[in-house]
Amino acid sequence: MATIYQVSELAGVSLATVSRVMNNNVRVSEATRQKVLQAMEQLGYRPNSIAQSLASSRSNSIGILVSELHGPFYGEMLTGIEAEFRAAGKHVIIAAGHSERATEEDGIDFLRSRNCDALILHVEAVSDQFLIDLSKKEIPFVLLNRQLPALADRCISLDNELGGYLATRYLLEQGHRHIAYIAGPMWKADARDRFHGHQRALAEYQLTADQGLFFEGDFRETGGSKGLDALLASNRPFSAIVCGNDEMASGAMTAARELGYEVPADFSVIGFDNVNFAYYTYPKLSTIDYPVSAMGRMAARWVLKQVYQQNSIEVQQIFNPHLIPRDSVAEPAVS
Amino acid sequence: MATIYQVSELAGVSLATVSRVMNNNVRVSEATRQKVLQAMEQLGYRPNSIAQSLASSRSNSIGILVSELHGPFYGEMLTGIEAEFRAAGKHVIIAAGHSERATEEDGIDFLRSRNCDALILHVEAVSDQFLIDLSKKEIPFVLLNRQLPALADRCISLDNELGGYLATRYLLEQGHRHIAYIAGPMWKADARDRFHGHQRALAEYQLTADQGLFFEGDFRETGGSKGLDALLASNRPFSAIVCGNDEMASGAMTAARELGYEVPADFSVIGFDNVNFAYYTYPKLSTIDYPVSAMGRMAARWVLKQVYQQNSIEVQQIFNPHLIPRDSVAEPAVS
DNA sequence: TAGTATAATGTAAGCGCTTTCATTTATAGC
DNA sequence: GCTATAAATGAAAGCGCTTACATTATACTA
Repeated sequence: MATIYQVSELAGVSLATVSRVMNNNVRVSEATRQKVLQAMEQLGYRPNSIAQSLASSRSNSIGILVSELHGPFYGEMLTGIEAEFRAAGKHVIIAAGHSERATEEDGIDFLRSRNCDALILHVEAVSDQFLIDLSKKEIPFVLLNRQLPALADRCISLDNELGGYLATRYLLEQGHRHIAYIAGPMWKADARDRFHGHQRALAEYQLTADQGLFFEGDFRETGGSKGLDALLASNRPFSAIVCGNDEMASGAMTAARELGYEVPADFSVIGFDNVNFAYYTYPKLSTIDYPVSAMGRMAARWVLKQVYQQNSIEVQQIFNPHLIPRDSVAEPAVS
Repeated sequence: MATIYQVSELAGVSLATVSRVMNNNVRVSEATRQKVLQAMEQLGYRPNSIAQSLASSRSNSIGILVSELHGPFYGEMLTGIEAEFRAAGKHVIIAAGHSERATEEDGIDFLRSRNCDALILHVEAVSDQFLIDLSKKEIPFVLLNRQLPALADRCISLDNELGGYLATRYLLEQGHRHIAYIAGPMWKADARDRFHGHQRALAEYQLTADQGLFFEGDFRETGGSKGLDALLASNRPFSAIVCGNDEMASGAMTAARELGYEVPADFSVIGFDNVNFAYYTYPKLSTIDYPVSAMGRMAARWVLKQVYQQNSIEVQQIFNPHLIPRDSVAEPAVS
């Protein structure tokens, strides 16, 4: 592999000059620039990014910590992030946190030790205090899907409360009055916020959430099926179920079908996230869209702006969910 | 940030000794090791991985190029890869190739410029010759899901032909004799291999593929729905459809339902890949399992073995698919 | 006890760049 | 044609580590 030194020799200039044409901001006369470029070409020279990083103390790499690498949600997120950085010539180092405190802290540590210029964090289990402490260290980071007042300027998140509100209001508008709720793990802020939105919508109709029609699931398919069982076992009437996410909605629908119920004829179901498979379920799942890819992109742009000084970039921090009506919600049967 | 120099000073030893305790293979007396460890602790020292890389010409990073970062398939793959490397203290740099030649070549270039120690490539559009040329360069790489005789020792792939065979044999065993086929893009080797397996199974029953019941799709949902339309338009009777992958199978099933057909009552459908959403379709999709996560892991282990000399690791290069019977295949209606 | 093998540690030369500062060369003003 | 100023280039000191080689301390042998 050719080094900068060989290029400089061949071009008959100094190392510094070669370096300058590489980082083409400094002024070099057009003639020498051409000489150097040609020498590079001739040698098939590729700069050694490690050496560049060491000398410039810029690694041009950004650490991404997400809960999982698979699953419909994170894939979209990563796609958005990668596309944005790739275009900017930065690269992305990825680690998984698996929604566990230790693993998440470990992942952050791992990424830090990799000399990332910045971090994009989608963490769920780590404490607020940990993040506040981290913010005092030298490494910049942005938080995805987490609202933290003390770090408001580095949060990019969805208005989950609004999403929860929209889902339930839609059901109410369709005429539903007995609405069950299968929540995500209530220790997660997004699960709580969605539920609060639900309550607000109910309140507008002078209703309150029925404790007997509430089930705390796990954001996974089994949570949905267990939730449905619990709801049915409660013996309280309901004509619709709001689910904390699409996975649980799918689980609930599958369980319902296996028990002989028809969605939406017997009861409506609405999900949250609009992950790709929501379209493949039967019936197609009505849900709340979570613009996760756009949010990933935005996190990347935050980094570009704050860390790499690309000041012209505009950053949007709060995103709004919106309703995607499909086939799993209908008006309640007149009973 | 503390440097190795400060550690050495505090511990009262030389740089070399500190470096030795970090790479704890060389012999250092237990006493000094403790002194150094303590100094590190006290200073909160973290080695600068960039400097380590430059000095050792090992970046401890592995470049991964996949077609997409989202989608059920790649997510699983990445999960397997990341888990394996993370445990080994290596990190993963990810890029997307989008199944286009230029983007794939570009991605490889990008990863190479990042000084990866090795590459894991899931490329579809790049030519065999390109890969053969690449293999002559200094950077080691392993190919996922691609069979290339000239580079056989660096291919980790699924026996797609066998998968295609299993799918069709299953249908035949159920009694189907008029079997349609919705293929992936036939320029892709896996799509072709699966179809060849299909033909082999048919041959065992003294049948041949009916050209009128063949449709070349795009491995995406729309390919499946278009395929179904085309099959129906051909006016040839069929009682089952083999689909090149699950996405197309889902598309075909959705289209069928919208046209008033029932799966599997009117005809059976079988997919390929066993992606996560195959479980969420209605009816649940019978399919061929593609152990993609395990294969991702194996690619990582190949690298660990070949590049990082972890010789005790065993590597399996060919994986076998197997049948996952669910609800979308039944015996043909007696007509 | 000297002599030798071996273990422990130190010295210093890089790895391939960036960047500050000094120097040389070109441009302009009079 | 000479000086003042700006533009282009070069010299060299790191960036924070690893590692070959040299040196010193320790253990063992006869």
